[in-house]
Amino acid sequence: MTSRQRPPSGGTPLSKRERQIMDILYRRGRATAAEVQADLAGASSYSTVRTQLRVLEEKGHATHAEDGVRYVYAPTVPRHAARRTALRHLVDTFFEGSHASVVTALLGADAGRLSDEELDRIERLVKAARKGQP
Amino acid sequence: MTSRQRPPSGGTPLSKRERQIMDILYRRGRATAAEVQADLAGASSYSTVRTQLRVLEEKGHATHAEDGVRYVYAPTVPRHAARRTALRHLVDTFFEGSHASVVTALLGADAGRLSDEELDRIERLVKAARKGQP
DNA sequence: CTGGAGGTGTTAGAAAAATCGCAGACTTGC
DNA sequence: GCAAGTCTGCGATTTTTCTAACACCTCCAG
Repeated sequence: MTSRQRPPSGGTPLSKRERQIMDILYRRGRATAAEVQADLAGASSYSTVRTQLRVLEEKGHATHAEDGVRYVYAPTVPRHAARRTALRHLVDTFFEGSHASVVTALLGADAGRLSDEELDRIERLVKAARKGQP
Repeated sequence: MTSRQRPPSGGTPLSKRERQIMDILYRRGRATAAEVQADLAGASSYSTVRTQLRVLEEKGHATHAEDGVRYVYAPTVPRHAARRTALRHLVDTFFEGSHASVVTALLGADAGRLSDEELDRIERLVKAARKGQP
């Protein structure tokens, strides 16, 4: 029985490198040690990266699947869940809990990046939200 | 001359406790050691918290102003700047760079928290964005 | 003036994190 | 079958972070 495997719910703060690596895993969905190393900013040795991936797995933040010879790592907490947590944290920390402020920042910052299609989608969502809460 | 004062631009990852404390500073705007200690989850001694604030200042992440006898700490990077960086990071890591996806998540998650007023504001922003980029 | 309450600076040891090297196993091409 | 290349496992070392005790300063009440 692997009692080491503890779901990292809330109370397990990651160290800085660990967080960097988890971010990479979330960005890519899944990655090999070599890919993680490539993406990692402050270059570390391959050995180091592998060790840290192993530690992350031990702590329950990541899992590996064997793809032929090599290990492919992926986050244990699914993206949509992690994303929700991260978003909530950001909103609370920097936007005083106001969702609208975040939207403002997103639209204001570089509106150029939003396509008409995306704007349509947002508009539809706003209307839906309004109906849901008259 | 305090050459220790280095602006924490990009290349200075914070340790987990440091990040927790910075989050508190951003959430409150500014705070005394006692306030930080109060907000800190894993209770540490007052002494410890003070030391860490001093370290954060040494690293250039925070500054203190003297309010009478005591020190009041605040982040050096202004909130609006830090917020922008954090937001961009979140968007890139969890939302594949799509601003619209974030808005979707925000509106979808709990639309109930958005007042009509806020929805109006968002709608106006959408329209503005559309005009800016025909 | 004197004592206490509440702040800060400094320093040193414990604990955790990060880094890397080396050995062994397993494919792949010749 | 053999050599080269690649990958994992594990241990040891160095660096950073965390923690808290102790000394000193300043203000205010009595």
